[in-house]
Amino acid sequence: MNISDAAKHTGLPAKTIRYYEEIGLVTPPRDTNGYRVFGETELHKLTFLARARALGFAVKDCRTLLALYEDQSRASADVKRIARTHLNEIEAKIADLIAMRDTLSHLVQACAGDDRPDCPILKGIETTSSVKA
Amino acid sequence: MNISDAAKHTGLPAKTIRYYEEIGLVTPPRDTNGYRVFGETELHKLTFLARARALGFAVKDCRTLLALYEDQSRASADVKRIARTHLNEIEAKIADLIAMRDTLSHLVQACAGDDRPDCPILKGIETTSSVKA
DNA sequence: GATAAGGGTTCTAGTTACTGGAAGGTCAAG
DNA sequence: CTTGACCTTCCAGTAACTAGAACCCTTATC
Repeated sequence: MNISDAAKHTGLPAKTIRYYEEIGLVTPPRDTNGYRVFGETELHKLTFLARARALGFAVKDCRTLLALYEDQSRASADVKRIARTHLNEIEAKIADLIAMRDTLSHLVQACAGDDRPDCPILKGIETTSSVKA
Repeated sequence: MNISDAAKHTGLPAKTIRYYEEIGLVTPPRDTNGYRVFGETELHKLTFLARARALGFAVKDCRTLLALYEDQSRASADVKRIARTHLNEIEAKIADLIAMRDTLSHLVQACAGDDRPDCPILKGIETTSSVKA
């Protein structure tokens, strides 16, 4: 299977797959013509990567998770620790974004949005005290 | 006022202030010794920038907002449009993150997290269908 | 006057995770 | 034999800083 088919199967752009090879996440063998050849193993890895990334894991974490995924003697605690840490980061981001959204939606609602210069949004930005932790 | 005092007043790191000058967001004059001098105007701009950034606006948007902020003949509609677009992006990000959180928290809960290799998280990543839009 | 601490300055390079584009080799069809 | 769709590599750019090196300025102290 060539790279564009692997892309179709995994949902990852071909560029991204090449990039993943470059940083050592996958290592597809090459055909005599130099083309990358993707078999079951590499496809599984790529799919795993695509899904882990979709869950928001950093590439660095994906590398670790992939190693654990392939390590039959892993401890599930190792996986769980990474996942929980990531989960906490997600929660924190959500909280940040919700604070932003609340502040901003109030400002937007207060703004007439016409051709006059008076603007509660700009005034709000001037005076908003810390939104972020 | 020198840069470190400006940093204290605005909450921005000095490095960031220099960066903002480099990209033309502020233009503090220089003292005879070459030091940047921050007066009222630049301080206001920096504070405005810090708060707009804290609300999650991209630097590009901050540039526009700052121009509108300084333009006494602006139309509030212009500001509102930018803010609403940004608000939509925030909402979308929140939705994405919540989907991730939900999936991930289920997986984490299902994982024993002990020294055995059996791991619902890895299994989940293997089989999770699209989390992201 | 020498020196040391604590400012300030510039410049380069690194970060994250790709993405776009150019230049050029390969392959199957007509 | 040419055309078009693949594939390859390599270089540069993105966002918004951040780290660090090398060096200048100021002030205080000895």
